[in-house]
Amino acid sequence: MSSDDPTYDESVAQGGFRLTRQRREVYDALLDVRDHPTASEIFLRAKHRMPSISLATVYNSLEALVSSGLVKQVNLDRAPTRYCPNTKEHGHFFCEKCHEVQDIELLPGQSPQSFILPQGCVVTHHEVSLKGLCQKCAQPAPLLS
Amino acid sequence: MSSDDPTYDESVAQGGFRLTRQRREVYDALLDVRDHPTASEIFLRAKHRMPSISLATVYNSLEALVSSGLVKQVNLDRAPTRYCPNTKEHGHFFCEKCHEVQDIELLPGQSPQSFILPQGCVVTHHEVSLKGLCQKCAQPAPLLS
DNA sequence: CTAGGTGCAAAAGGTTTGCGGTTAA
DNA sequence: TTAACCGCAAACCTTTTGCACCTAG
Repeated sequence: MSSDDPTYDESVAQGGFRLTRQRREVYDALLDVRDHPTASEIFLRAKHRMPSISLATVYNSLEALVSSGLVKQVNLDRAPTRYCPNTKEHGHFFCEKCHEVQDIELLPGQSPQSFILPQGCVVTHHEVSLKGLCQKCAQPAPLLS
Repeated sequence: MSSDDPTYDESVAQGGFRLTRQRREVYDALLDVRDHPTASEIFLRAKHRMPSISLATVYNSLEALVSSGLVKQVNLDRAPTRYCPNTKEHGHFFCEKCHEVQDIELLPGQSPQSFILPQGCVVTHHEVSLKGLCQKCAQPAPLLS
């Protein structure tokens, strides 16, 4: 996915909050490598380009980005929250061996509702998380022949 | 659901770990009110019947119950982990207003896979969480006529 | 006898907050 | 000018851990 993918249009960032240097660095770190980093990982990457940035500011910036809708939080169990700049509806796959996190896309035209919802309730968000082994980790040992 | 529902058969508890007084109190607290309590809430309920029990023991007991398969952990965002004695495959619905948590059942014969999985990966667990307003909270103000 | 459980207190670890100083609109 | 933001350090809160004692098998 290229960074000019409309899904990731940075101009959205103008809507509602100040796009400061710190927030840009945090967002750039997130767009740079799409590996669902944690706040600490983002902190290290941003610090590389802007040594004065603080961890608290990274948290604050992430919160601003999340509430502006540019970034989504991804939680699995009690592990540190990870962040994702893919704002399209999607799920996540967690590899239990290498701990890689991948986005998984919805089948076209489908909504992930195979559940019986109690009458009258209103759904505003849903999250689907799968755990297992990713392609690499599920593969048998490489053939040496 | 009655407590003699086979899904909740306590005899399963015999398999693999000691069913001590503390673990029984923790499990009973969980079966008693099916409201997905947190560890602290379970601690308070268990303490009521067994004042000497400690929070650390509640955590230890929950861990034992989880790894024996009798109890499942339920996480949403960074909120404290909640615990659920429903061992059937199901999802969770979180009310954003009253914070009630409800189990949601799968539609019969369906699996919750409307996602495109990367080739070759193996799925061992999946979790579906919905957020929104429950029946009560979604209802308009009560009619007074 | 001894492996596993318990309770206590302290530590860990991610995240949030308070506050004085700074900056962008 | 001033509301919003930054960086720092301390606080918070859930969860885990170390350890001495206890107990079931």
